[in-house]
Amino acid sequence: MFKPLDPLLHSELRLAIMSLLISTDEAEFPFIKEQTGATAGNLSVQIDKLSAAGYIEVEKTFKGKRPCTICRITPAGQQAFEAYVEALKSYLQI
Amino acid sequence: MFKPLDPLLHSELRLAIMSLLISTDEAEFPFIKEQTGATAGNLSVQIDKLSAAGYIEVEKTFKGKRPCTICRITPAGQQAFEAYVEALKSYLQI
DNA sequence: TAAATAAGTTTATAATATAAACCAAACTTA
DNA sequence: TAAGTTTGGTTTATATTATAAACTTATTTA
Repeated sequence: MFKPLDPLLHSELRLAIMSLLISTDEAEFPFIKEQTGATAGNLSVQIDKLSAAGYIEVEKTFKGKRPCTICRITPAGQQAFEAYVEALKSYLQI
Repeated sequence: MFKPLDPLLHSELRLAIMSLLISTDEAEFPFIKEQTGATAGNLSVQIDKLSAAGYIEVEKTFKGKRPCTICRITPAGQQAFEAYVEALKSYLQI
């Protein structure tokens, strides 16, 4: 009847992060922060969770002399996102 | 960019309850319990929240001698559900 | 060189979801 | 008819989660 919703994706901020990465496939921390309107702290935590789950990969480099955190979605992340969308449809009849 | 998601609806069980009531427009507690697979306790709590928000109305009657709790969606609930679906679309590009 | 800004991380708190425990009434059956 | 079981829930306790506040480190800029 109702398919279970991946709790990792069923979170407003994490879903927004994944949604961004699905379409841009690479994004820097400040960009994600701006687009989602999240605080840096919250964003940092949620990125860690997605990264720990293998849904995104995080590269920490430098841009000039400043640190620069780049996020990319992984194949596992793409798959999980698509599965989540499918599951959601069982609730929304769309 | 990303529309905020009504936290009352962005919950797996409450969304399932609303989804059922959108299509059946009247359902008894045991039926919702069976369809959602929720425990009675959890269901009771979540029904209370939806009811307190005015998204559903709860009628407590009797069926023969046994208590019978009937739930219906309200116009405010319908509207909130539709708004939630619209907001979700900003995350899912569907 | 002092203050402000950038880019994060860590930690504390508040909110939430969930199950476990509980309750009351009605049925079943020994 | 007394004991146990089932139905239909509610209340409460716990564990998880989300979030912001506080902090760190390095870099600009006045």
